[in-house]
Amino acid sequence: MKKNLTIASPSADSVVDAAGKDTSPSQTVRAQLQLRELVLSGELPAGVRIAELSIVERLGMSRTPIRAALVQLEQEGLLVALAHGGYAVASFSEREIADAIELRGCLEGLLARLAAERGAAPVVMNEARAALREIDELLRRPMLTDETFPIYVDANERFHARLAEMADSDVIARQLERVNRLPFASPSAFVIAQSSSADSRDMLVVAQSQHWQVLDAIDRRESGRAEAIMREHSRIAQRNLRAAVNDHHGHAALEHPPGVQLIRRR
Amino acid sequence: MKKNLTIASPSADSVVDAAGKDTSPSQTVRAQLQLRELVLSGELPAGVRIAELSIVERLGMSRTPIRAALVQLEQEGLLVALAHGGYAVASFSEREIADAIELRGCLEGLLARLAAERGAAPVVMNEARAALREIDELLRRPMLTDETFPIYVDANERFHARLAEMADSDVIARQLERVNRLPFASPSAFVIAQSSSADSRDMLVVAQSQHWQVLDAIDRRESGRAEAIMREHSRIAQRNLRAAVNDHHGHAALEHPPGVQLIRRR
DNA sequence: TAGGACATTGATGTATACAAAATAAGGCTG
DNA sequence: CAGCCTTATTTTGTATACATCAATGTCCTA
Repeated sequence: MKKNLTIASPSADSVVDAAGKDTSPSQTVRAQLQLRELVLSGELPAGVRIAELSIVERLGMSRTPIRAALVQLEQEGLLVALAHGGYAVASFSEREIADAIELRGCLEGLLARLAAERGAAPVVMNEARAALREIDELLRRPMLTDETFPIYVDANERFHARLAEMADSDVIARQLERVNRLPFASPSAFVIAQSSSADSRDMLVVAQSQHWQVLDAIDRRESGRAEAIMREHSRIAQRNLRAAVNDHHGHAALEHPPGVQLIRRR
Repeated sequence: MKKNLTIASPSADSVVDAAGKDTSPSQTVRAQLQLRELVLSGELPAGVRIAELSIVERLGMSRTPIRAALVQLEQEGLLVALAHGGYAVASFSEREIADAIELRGCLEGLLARLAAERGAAPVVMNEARAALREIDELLRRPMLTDETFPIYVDANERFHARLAEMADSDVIARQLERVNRLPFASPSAFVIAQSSSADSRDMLVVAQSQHWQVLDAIDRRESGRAEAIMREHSRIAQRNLRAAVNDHHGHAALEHPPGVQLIRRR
């Protein structure tokens, strides 16, 4: 019987963190990341049972870490537990996605309000401003290209992450993270879908205005205003959702954001 | 080597559901419930590592279902993952609990608003009204006793559960459930702590008024009002939290709601 | 005596063997 | 020929053995 099966699978999994040292994630973490990728990329069809063994041979590890990953993804809402054991990929109606976005707006609004009431740490505020200045820079050009778009997405996510820090509330920030892990609910989910759209830049300009305004509101301790802005901010995503779904249903071969096939068409 | 260790532990675990048939939950489910109980009852000290083997011998099952339960409770926020593997019982500052309550208010407010905007199913509305009439009945008496209090708690939780159904949004309801699982965040968590207080009945009268008002608002499709009421409603819990913490710090032998020892004293 | 290196112990992470249950298939009977 | 019961196979649930990593304690040396 062969031992030492712990040797890493040939696929390049070793991760190098910011400090440069090689932090090789545990099998469980790898399983979680790769399985999530498998779900979002649509390789696993929604609704049908996921055979553990098929994942085992696909990811090249034992059942134990894979089961752990299944449990976690079920908790995240990406999988649904089946009646007599096992899991299936979840699918979402257009309204469920809209609800998830509304939920994010609600939570970000709460965080913005608390930040305004409690006062945000200057360091975090500056990091947020730095992210916004990057976006300002990008928006100076008449249109965003395939190279500049990833930069926008990155800066946008950094801004939203800092905003979540400002209220200094781990409990709420944690919940927001959960919501953001739902497909389509995260801040820049539908930005991608709209990248090719003609007036996509205008949408980003509006969003960016709200970004600056909410920082201003937090600075001035105008908590009600801060909350209202973030709520309204999420409604841009609502608009993009509708546009993306229509595009998706129309011409099939459009550039998809990860996870479109999880949308349950009526 | 002895096989068939699957035989259930002597502790009475078999559950009979509403239909009357004996649904014996899986080891994993049992592990989750019992471990949660162990955490909330304070048998496991907060902050120190939970040795898996100690749980194994306590619950009389193998490591596998226990590890699954640990993963789930970590996701719930009751446990924290330690740096180099393993878990510890989480502890909460008074502010974290306050944040959790605020979060619940926010989510219940969102659900109430959506219910008002979309219209709630008449059946659910009637069930909610039925729960409120039970509370009305209880409040007719000058004071609540040890027998009537559990009835109040039950009716109160039923009302809140129905309210969560009214918006017909699984995504949001699910998130609210998660929050309610946090210690002290659930609707009737601090009602218990205040049961002996002299003006506890008055507090319940106020809460009950808000209960009826939110149903009225949903009925009239006044979504903004519905949301505002539920937000304010959660602030009764905030008040009770402060009172309970003071009581707890004062005389130690007071009647505790489950999980007081998870409050991190400064 | 103090500090460091090594060894030992005990923990978790991982793999796999085993058992039970559910599903699918096949045969039998009405 | 259809429906049901029985059987076989596949799949998940559970237990346990093994490996690896961290922490602690001891011994040796400067």
